[in-house]
Amino acid sequence: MGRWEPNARGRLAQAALTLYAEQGFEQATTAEIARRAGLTERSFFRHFADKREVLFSGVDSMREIIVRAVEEAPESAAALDAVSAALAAVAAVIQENPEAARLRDAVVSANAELRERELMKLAEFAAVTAGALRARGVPEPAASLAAETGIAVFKVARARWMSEGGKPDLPEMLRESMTDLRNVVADRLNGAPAPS
Amino acid sequence: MGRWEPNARGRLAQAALTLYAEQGFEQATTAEIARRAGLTERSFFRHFADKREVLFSGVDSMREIIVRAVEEAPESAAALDAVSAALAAVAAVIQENPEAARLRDAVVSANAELRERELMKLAEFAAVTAGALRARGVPEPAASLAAETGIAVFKVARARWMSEGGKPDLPEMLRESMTDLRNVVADRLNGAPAPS
DNA sequence: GTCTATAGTCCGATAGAC
DNA sequence: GTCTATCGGACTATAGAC
Repeated sequence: MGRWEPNARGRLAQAALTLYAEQGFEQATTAEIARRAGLTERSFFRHFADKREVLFSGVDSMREIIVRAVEEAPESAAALDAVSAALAAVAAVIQENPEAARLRDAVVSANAELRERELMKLAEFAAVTAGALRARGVPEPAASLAAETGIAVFKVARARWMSEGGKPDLPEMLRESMTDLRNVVADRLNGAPAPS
Repeated sequence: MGRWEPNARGRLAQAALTLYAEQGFEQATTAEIARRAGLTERSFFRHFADKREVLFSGVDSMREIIVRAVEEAPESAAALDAVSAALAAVAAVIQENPEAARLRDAVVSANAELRERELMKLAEFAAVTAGALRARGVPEPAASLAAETGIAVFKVARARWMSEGGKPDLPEMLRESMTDLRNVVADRLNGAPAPS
């Protein structure tokens, strides 16, 4: 048994989410978050680079999930199909705890600085995905275009999932949105079937 | 003649870009920017909400350009073609001063906070574009998907434009990247022509 | 663990433009 | 008088330095 309560990082993340939800991101102070987690303010910044990052600590584990999904996609899969597999893997993780996703989304959506950080994380996902595609032999600029397009679909699908109350679930919403995207790019606006 | 030198905003923006380029974004202080512009630090924050925003003041005029381009696209144009028109209009403005774009890009690329802000601006462009598409009668989620896809293409095209030294020019690079995107989505990875 | 620099806010005062 | 842009100073919280 150590001198400290275990999982300081997790306690900080939980305290921060709660306080941001209760008081708003700007009103909540790092000192109060640390206090609620039984730590000093200094310790907060040892675990998280800044006040925003504490809401995105779970996000980092997504990188490996993305890379693995792209790697494990069938060799015959086209670039965008490998991207779809990565999105599906991420969506499955989020779908495991829809309540948490909803609370976190409400907090992030309410604050511009947090929305900025979220966009940064998504951009990093795109970079990771593009790298994994290149490792599969997808050339540039196709790799980056497929990856960025995947993020575009993810953003739209998640927004729909949130605004429509969680039904259908996120993996399904992603599949639908990817189909919608293919139709939009093929100039079939309202989801008409592809010509045979 | 007023009590003050005219164009305080422009002087602040110029001083900030210069100082950020010379010293790096973090090293430069708002007090020094203001001093160089012949103003006080307090006045800096009257013109710009924060230290980052001063680099993005020119960006706001792009909104109108985007909306007008989408409005003026032929009625027969598909959603993604209207988006292409908007991207072309923005690219034309940027291409007017490639040196400024390059300097600004170097400063922004060198700093994570500035990259975040840039992503936020691009996300706002996507929202504006989606709104203009809905005004044309494009339904959701097609409008948002087309708009976000346009941003994806823009990001990739601009990165290529920068990394390849400005040739071909940005409008041309955007056209190429949009074609590449269509091929990626149609699973024609290496730019093979569309089947007749 | 303490100290400090800097970003960013709040309130009030001032001075010209209209 | 009203509006707007400036300045001055005090203040807090973040974040980094020591």
